[in-house]
Amino acid sequence: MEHAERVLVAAGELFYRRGVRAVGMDDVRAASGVSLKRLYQCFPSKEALVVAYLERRDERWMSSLISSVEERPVKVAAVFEWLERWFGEDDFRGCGFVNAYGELGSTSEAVQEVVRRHKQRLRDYLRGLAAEAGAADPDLLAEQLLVLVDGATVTAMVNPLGAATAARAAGRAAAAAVTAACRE
Amino acid sequence: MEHAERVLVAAGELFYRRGVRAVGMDDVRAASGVSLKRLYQCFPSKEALVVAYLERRDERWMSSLISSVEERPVKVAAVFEWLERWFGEDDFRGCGFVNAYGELGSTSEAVQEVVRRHKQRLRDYLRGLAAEAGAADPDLLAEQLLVLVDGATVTAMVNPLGAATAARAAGRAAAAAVTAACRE
DNA sequence: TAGCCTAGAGAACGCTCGTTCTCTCGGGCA
DNA sequence: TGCCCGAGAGAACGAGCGTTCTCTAGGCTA
Repeated sequence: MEHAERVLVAAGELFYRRGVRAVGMDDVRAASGVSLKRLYQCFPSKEALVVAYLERRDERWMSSLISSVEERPVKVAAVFEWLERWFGEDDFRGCGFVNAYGELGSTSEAVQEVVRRHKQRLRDYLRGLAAEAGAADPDLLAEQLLVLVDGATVTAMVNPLGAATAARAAGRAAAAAVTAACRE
Repeated sequence: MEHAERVLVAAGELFYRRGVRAVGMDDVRAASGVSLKRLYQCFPSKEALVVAYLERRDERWMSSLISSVEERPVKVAAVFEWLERWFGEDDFRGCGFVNAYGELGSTSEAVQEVVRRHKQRLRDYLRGLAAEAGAADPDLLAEQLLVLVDGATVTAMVNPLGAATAARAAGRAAAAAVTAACRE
């Protein structure tokens, strides 16, 4: 495995689990087995590493969602079933992008930008599902689904015991929104 | 004004605007005009100050929401109209609680706890509105409204240009959820 | 075999910041 | 008037951490 890849795997685990600021470059070095010197050759600063981490997470998170949803007949419902499974994972700690935004958004334009891009990609994907479901206004339904996904994730993070409840409530709200969107 | 109150006013502004970690105790001292020694007499640690900030913010935020909603006839809709106005304020920077959770949740139990309490208070209030609206299952509708409020806030934070769109989309999703909840 | 280049380990540096300490000054009381 | 107490200003301290530097060892080439 490439050095950069090893670093990204280790950093992805650490940053998501413990938060970006709580993880030092030396922790990344120890977990990846890549020396500091080489680490800084691959990523010239911690900010660059964080941006790369978020981009990798975007790709993997979206792929997991999409591959899970695309094999189901009722795709909008499948989104929230996937969410519920995600919320139930042991290391679930909320949305890595929202957390990173809260930690670094005030100090790093680059982080802001990559988070925005991720949410836009998710919005675009949901817009496809909305159109497929027959919404009269797919942009509106996509925005509603995005709000429900992000809201359920925040609620699940703050209150892990109610995570499944939040996912199911969001799923039912999504169904109601789809119904309303198709009736227009 | 009491020293503690002066500190809380200054800290509230700074912590919300720039994030908790980006604001040092010396910034709070400078903004409040209260000496460091007295500051530490009022709040024995930065964590204690952060908790007090969040508790004060909870009280004021909920009061603002409630007083605005209670004078309207259709209260659920009023929640999202209030959100849209909030999102449009100059210094809007997302949900102070979610941001604090992202910044400090991994290191401070106390912060986690106060954020959880705030969301529970909001859920309780929304449950009252859900029951009043005639929902067959007010807990479910309350959870859905909570998810919509938090989701719209996150979306508005990440993409300020689309903040009003997010608030209105959430409001329409809420209306659909109310309709569905009353039809059961 | 001798010299050079690279890479890794980890020490070092500089900065930020939470927290505490010290020094000085002013005001109230005997 | 002289003393004591408290309060404020700000220096100081120590820890954490991003980033860079140094030293050493090992392998490759002539």
